[in-house]
Amino acid sequence: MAKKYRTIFIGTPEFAIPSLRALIADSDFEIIAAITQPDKKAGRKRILTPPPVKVEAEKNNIPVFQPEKIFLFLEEIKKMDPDVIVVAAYAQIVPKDMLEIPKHGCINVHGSLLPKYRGASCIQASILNGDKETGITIMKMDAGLDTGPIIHKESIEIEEHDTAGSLYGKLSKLGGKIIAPAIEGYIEGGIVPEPQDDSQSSYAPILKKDQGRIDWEKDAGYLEKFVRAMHPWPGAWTKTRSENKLLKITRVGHKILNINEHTVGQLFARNNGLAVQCGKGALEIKKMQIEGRNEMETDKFLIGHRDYVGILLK
RNA sequence: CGCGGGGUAGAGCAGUUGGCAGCUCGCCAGGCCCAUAACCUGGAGGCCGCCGGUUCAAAUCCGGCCCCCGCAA
Repeated sequence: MAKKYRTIFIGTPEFAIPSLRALIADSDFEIIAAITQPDKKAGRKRILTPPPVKVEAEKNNIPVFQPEKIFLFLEEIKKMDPDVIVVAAYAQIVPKDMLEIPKHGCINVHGSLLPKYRGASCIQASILNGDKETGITIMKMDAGLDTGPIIHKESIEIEEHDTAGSLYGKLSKLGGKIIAPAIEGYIEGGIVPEPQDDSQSSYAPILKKDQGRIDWEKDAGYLEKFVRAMHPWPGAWTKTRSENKLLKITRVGHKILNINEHTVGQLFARNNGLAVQCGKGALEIKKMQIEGRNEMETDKFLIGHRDYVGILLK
């Protein structure tokens, strides 16, 4: 019972793990190598940390390669003679020349319903835009960025309390569920990848730290989505005007308060906790984290920080 | 050796010229009130992160260690 497909898995973070596991568990796939980003210094002690895909691959005795630049690694890939390459959240641009190497091409697991939200921040974008659903797209890669023809799509509901973090988990699991059947359906089941409708496409560029900063002039409805979209990274953050302390807003009430009597960016007491005035409407803050402290619920926070009522954020 | 904040009652925080360990919330008991999450009275609850040092005396000063967090990546 020989495995059918010599497969190279390319990916880096936690998101890719369910897909990797699914392929390892599927007897049709022989994972001949895992390619991932080099170890990076991470955490407070700046400890060299291997990416999750490396850890998982080594656990399964799969050879791991961590080229600094994958476009300088194509010869080695060619020598491995893969039948198919699966890419999931690799965090490097895959060069066009690589697409031709495997017999059955390169297959990508993407965290949105393409052609919507091509790009790295697809999950955040779906929340920020207030979508009711999102999903996973399995596609055949082509030269563009997330522009390849679609093999299979599966959607899930975005719930009102979903954050980028919670969706990330759900979508990564969903990817693991559908990746193997999708590839098999493509290679031997006669699925013909369907070109994307470029007129419906949108682009969700990679987020930078600064983009988590809250603009209190925006209306409360937008900021409610913003907080969920930025959680847990880069986090929706702001600063106190007086002490210039970093304040992360980690959870806000889903209901928009029809209150406009305070200065924009001002904290005020509400239901034993705190709320903040936005450009239009106000938001109840459920949880937040001040620099140097643990995240806490605002009613608890207030017990030791009465003086925060009325202060301004910027 | 990357930079910085922090660990004190169940929770959130004050408290360093060393001198009886405090506040707010919660909890328990009682009271007030038509009633209450409001108000009043009383009460329980602490090895002040751990180890050692200095001192008549350490939450506080000195040395070492553990843990949490922000920046940075």
